[in-house]
Amino acid sequence: MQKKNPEVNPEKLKAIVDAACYEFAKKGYDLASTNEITKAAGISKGLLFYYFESKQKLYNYLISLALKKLWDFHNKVDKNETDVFRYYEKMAQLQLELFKKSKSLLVFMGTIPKKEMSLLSKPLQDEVYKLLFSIQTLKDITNHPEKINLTLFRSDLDGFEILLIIDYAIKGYEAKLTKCMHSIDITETNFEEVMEDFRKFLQSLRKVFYKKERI
Amino acid sequence: MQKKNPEVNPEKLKAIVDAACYEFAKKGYDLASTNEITKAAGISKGLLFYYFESKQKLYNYLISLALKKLWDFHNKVDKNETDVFRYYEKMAQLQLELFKKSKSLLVFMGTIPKKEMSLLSKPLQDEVYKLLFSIQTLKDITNHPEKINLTLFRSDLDGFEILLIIDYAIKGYEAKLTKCMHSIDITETNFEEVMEDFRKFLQSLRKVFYKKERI
DNA sequence: TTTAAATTGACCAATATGGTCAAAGAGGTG
DNA sequence: CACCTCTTTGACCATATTGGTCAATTTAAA
Repeated sequence: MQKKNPEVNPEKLKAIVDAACYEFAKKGYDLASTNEITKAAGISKGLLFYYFESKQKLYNYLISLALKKLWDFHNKVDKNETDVFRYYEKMAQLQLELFKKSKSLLVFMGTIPKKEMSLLSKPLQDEVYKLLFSIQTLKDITNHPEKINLTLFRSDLDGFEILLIIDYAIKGYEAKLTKCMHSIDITETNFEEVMEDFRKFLQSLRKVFYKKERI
Repeated sequence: MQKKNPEVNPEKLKAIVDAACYEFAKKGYDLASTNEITKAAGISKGLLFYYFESKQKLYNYLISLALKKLWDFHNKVDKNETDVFRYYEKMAQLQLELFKKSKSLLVFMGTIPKKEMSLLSKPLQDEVYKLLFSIQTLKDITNHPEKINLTLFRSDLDGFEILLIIDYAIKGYEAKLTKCMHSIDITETNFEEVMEDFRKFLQSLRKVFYKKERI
């Protein structure tokens, strides 16, 4: 008599979100096909439009979900860490967790700034810009070198110069890793492996750039 | 009475090639629209199919063009340079020249390995794989460290470890640059600027990693 | 003017689009 | 069982786009 099922089936919703993220990321808003989304999600056409009344509403929903995840990430970053390498290690840990929990949304979000910005309402556009800029700033320590303890570096080298090199090196490492993670499927088990490898890389950087006695 | 024009108008051909490269790169083979290509190239639908009898033939033509450019690039690389930084500098010079001359083809080629491989004939697939692998190997000195003179590095550090860091750093620099070059339009004038910036970066790496007396 | 090649765009059948809706399914209550 | 409400389906719609064709026009040298 009264409604007993909770409006939406969370598993089907998840399936739709995942499928939609990949479809939008792959083809952009206009070319993304709701038929393909329903097929990939394993649900019927009708259900998609029962959950989301239009393609645009679905898109907006994905945006709001992604923004939430990214703000969470943003707020978890430890802004007081002064050791470059520990800063990057914590950052990597957060990013991996985010990737593990919300891979599809990350993939989706990665495509927003390039195109499709015009589909969003002006205030939403502003929020996206603000958030992405804010995260990018956090990820790039060369934007706030004063927060980093440069006295730990070998005294025969220029601290800021080293900071730049470290930042580029880590970006390069990240780029390689990202490429790898998109091709190979990441299982639960090899997440810790990835972190361990990264820690080794950081250790190697430490050995090269920190004062000898710090090792 | 007899044919006087050389079959195809080279400017229109160029326009088609450029437009097709971007369209295929953006949407992949299936979703790429010949209508969009002709519109972007500023020619009529009929002409496209007068030059290339089908979408597939056009695609194959782009592949063969791209392969040619990349083999040229591959063959120009100086495989005997033993100074890491000079190696990377020469490499960057070649890449910039290639980018300047064949930007659209590069963008197109960058999308091939991810998808669409199945559209190519088996031997063509093999060639693409071989070429891309070969170029990737050339671009990554950590694959052939024996070609590099490690004695130039500071003697208190492990040569191969430094090589890895340098390679990552340069990849990071490249990633940033690539992102920048896709958003901003590159004019003839700022090409030399880009090279000059990169040289400064290499100089900074030299200062950090080479023996003091080498500066 | 003639002639042959280059170029156009209206046109085609076929397919795919976002979205609808009547009907079937599911599962709790009496 | 019947009854009810909510969830789910997929055939169906008008519309737009697809790759490709071709008769007609433009171009320009002979």
